[in-house]
Amino acid sequence: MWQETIQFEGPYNFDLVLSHLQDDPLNWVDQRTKTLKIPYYGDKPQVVTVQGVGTTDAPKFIVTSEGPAPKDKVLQRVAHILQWDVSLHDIHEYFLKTDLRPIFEKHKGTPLILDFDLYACLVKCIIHQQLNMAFARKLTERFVHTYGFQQEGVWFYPSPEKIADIRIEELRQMQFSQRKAEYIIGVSKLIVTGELNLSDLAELSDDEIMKRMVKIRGIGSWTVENFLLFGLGRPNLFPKADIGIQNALKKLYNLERKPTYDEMDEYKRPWEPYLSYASLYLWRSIEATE
DNA sequence: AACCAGGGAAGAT
DNA sequence: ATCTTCCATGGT
Repeated sequence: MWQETIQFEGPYNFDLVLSHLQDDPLNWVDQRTKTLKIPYYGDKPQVVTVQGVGTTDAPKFIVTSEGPAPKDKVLQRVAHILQWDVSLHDIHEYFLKTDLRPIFEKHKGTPLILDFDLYACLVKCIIHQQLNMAFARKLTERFVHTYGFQQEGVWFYPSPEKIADIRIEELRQMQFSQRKAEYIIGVSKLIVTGELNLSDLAELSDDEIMKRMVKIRGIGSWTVENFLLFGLGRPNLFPKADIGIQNALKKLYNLERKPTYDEMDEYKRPWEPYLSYASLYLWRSIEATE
């Protein structure tokens, strides 16, 4: 068992992080003690506990874990997942000079939170394709509860090996569509055979990853963009095809209809090279918590 | 009942 | 290359 204290420059609103993570029942969150338990997908699964003991302006965390994974490796991974390795201060200052100023002021200190695992991220993205959030979460929960496992009360997604072996009908019984069941099992099989290696892909550029992944059945540009954003934490993604982004822009600019791709290209230009954070805050701007 | 939802594949242009 | 059409499945 080891412990480490982490401190860095704010703003970083951990309460907002916890409250948002709480929306997904698969996450282990205790808002009262400001504690989050993160599944760490090493050679052996291991749980990492993160407790917030600071404030938004002076964020401070105690990280503890027990297991075979090297402490510095775990800390680096957790820091990346929770975006402790990004300066929200700089990003916030930047967006105060843009059209997104009101949204950034309202959600000040909101970091991007990455998915805890690349395969989990990809599966989740496929499940979420074209479904409303409520139902997509329900499907994801069924999937993880059925095929994943729990450790110290924390849910882990199953391995691709496990999913490569299940039958389409099993997923159909859980109300997955035929196509979606095929996609998820198919992608898992590609990973098992080594034709798709997510951690190797992580070494490549956004464009190169896009080029390779869209060739896979069930993975379109939206899914790759979300994988780059929430899986790899790449900084400059703007999923134009995303209905949430479109609705957020419609609301922000008081449009009668959803914006066209050309209009979206125009809007996003001043937000480079921080498009991922622009996307994140646009999504937040249309969430129910008003 | 009709339209929507944090799309994708396959076919048509 | 880019634009339709159809596909699925529950929510509102």
